[in-house]
Amino acid sequence: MAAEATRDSGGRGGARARSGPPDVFHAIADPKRRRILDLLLGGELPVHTLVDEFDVSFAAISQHLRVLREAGLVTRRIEGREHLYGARPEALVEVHEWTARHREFWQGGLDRLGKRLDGQ
Amino acid sequence: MAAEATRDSGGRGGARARSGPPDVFHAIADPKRRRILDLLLGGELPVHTLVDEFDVSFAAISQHLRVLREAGLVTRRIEGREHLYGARPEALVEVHEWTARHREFWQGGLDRLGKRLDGQ
DNA sequence: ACTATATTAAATAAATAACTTAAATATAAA
DNA sequence: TTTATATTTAAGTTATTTATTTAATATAGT
Repeated sequence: MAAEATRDSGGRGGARARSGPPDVFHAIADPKRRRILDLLLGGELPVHTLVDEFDVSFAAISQHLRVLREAGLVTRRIEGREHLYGARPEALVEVHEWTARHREFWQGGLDRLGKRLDGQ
Repeated sequence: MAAEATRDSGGRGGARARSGPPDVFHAIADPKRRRILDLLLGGELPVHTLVDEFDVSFAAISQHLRVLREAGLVTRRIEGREHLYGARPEALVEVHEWTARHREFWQGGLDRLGKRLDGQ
């Protein structure tokens, strides 16, 4: 049985639809977003402070913050005309658990990995 | 000083260029690629075995494997006409270290996070 | 009320990502 | 050598992503 896709959905190609469940892995895939999270570990910050850190437009950061918020990685608290964002690292549990499972294979039980005992 | 970007590159829009350094975070952002890594934890596997697990074409899996290989997340060993791929979880150190740093903020020192002591 | 500040939202553009099919490469089997 | 198997690579398609502008919204200050 040729494994060539036999999906009857007609349409071909296109990136998978990303709608619905918040995708934490996707959210932290972008280096700018990771740096935003790093900065927020120090405490809540208004958007304009974050913008100063990245040579991109205000709107661009705002959109990154939206992705992070939809993924549950940041909180927003509106105070006056400032929107204060804060880190919500609990949302990284999913990532942490996944990497932890893989981590077992390079710290300790290297047997199942074959003879790759030398680093790098 | 309006923080609106003042880059002289004229052109507007466009995603950042992704070329050069192997991006582990990007590689594991895709659920299919994560599942491939999960499967490879059990030991080396030929491509056709992986293809059977995902309702997509052979070529699609091959391309995912290329991304994983460029990120250093898998090894390839050609044996006869089969290409055997194996997990290389050491490459996840970068991810593990990043999440570990953030993890400190939801396990233990919650003080700096404000008064968000309740779960969720 | 009027104006400046802070941030989001909508419209648009270009690069990227995830597929597909078809063609290219390499080894095993007849 | 001819044919089938196993994978990669190339080319084409479409949706998503990232970012820019411009417009809309809301609060603060005068």
